[in-house]
Amino acid sequence: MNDVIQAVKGTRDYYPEEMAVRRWLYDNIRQVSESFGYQEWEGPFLEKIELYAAKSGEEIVEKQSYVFEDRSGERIALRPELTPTLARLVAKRQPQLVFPLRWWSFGPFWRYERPQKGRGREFFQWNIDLIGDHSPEGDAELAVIAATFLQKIGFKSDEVNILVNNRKLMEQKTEALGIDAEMRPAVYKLIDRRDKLKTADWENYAEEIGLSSTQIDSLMDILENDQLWQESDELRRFFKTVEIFQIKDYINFAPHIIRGLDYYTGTVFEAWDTAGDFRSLFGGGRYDNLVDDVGGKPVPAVGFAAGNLVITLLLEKLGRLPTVGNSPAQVLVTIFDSEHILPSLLLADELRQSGMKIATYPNPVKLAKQFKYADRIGTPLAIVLGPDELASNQVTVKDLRSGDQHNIPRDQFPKAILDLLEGDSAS
RNA sequence: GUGGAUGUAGCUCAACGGCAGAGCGCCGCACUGUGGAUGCGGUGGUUGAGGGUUCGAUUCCCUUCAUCCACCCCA
Repeated sequence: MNDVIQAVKGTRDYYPEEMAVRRWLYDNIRQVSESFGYQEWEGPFLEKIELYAAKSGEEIVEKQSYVFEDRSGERIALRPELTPTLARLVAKRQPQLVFPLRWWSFGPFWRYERPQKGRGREFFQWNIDLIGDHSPEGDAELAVIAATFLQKIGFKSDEVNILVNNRKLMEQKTEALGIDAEMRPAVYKLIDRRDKLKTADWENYAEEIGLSSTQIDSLMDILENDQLWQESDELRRFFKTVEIFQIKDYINFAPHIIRGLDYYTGTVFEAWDTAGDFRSLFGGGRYDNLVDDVGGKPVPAVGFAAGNLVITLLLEKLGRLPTVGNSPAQVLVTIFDSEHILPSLLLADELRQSGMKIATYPNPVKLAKQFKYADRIGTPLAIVLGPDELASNQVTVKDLRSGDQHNIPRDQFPKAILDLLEGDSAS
């Protein structure tokens, strides 16, 4: 075991069981996205470093991206996020695209960080964006999509929560406290930590930033006011819209949600597990300067990104991982002995013509071993085609779940087999 | 980048500084044309790696690597 070469730090191996879960997530993502009229797209995994340098902060690009020089000396990054790529694609064909665009994507991303719970260096992310619309109803659409997805994969509204706020509202409120624009990033960071720090620590932090004690008190009041959204025209329209949807319980106002980085311009939201065991399941919001930095005309947009790792961890903790114990095959055709290999392979191929998933045992070992293999991989049926069967033009079919065994004449194929399989799945 | 915890069989874990073990798994047999149950037998290891202390190290010390957790950061 020592000489097995180790996987790259922070990567995850998807053995068939894990791959089945990822695939299941992808299927749900696709269904939800498409049900709202969104189209799948994909960009390259490699981008020029400038694409990120234009928008993202320097530290992010320098310290948390995989960057390398290609053979021509060009500096290339493994994409750490999708939004700059989205901006690039939109800018490139801006005049001919039909807005609003509804686009979604699911693919791999890389960030050079220290791995820990729910965070790796390679992960998969669902990105979904509504581009070219600036309405609060558009914001609501994205939150509703997110909630629909959470419900679809089995989370209840008391287990996960989409917390919503609005940056313009917070800008107003902090301005009214006499906090000027250049202090705002630090204050937003402070707001973001309201429920991550103990009150005393939070107050100390606030003082360090340079807030007066009256400012701190007022800010704390603001962050405890769950009716604050009433003061925002955008949020009133947002919640009025959300209200009509059946998943409305998943979506709530939360004044401390502000999001890490600067490019959000309006509504922002994050999804959390209510027990607080994990980091956020996803985050997003409105960013009305998309395309700006890559050389196009500004386009309003709203979207979010959801990683696969935290969602999978939470599903696991709640015991909701899908039961994807399906066998790779529905039938194992055994091979009686070295004289009877070809008839078995021929039978298997016949059965495949009717759409069944058929595996054959690769070589004529003892039947007991082949049956054990069938059992281990979970095929419902095993077929034996030996000298007796060939002589009587029959096939022996064993149902591995009931243990029943049938002799089926060849002319009843493949219907008899299909009937057996359907009978099983119905019961 | 900072701090903490943990590395023993394929997996989950034991072993006051004194012969490295158990359960599960795997293989075989009972059952040479039939899996799952049962019984019996067997396979299993450079104790992450390197060094030190000691008569003797899985155990104590140092270094290193890996994993996990927290901080930082979260596009």
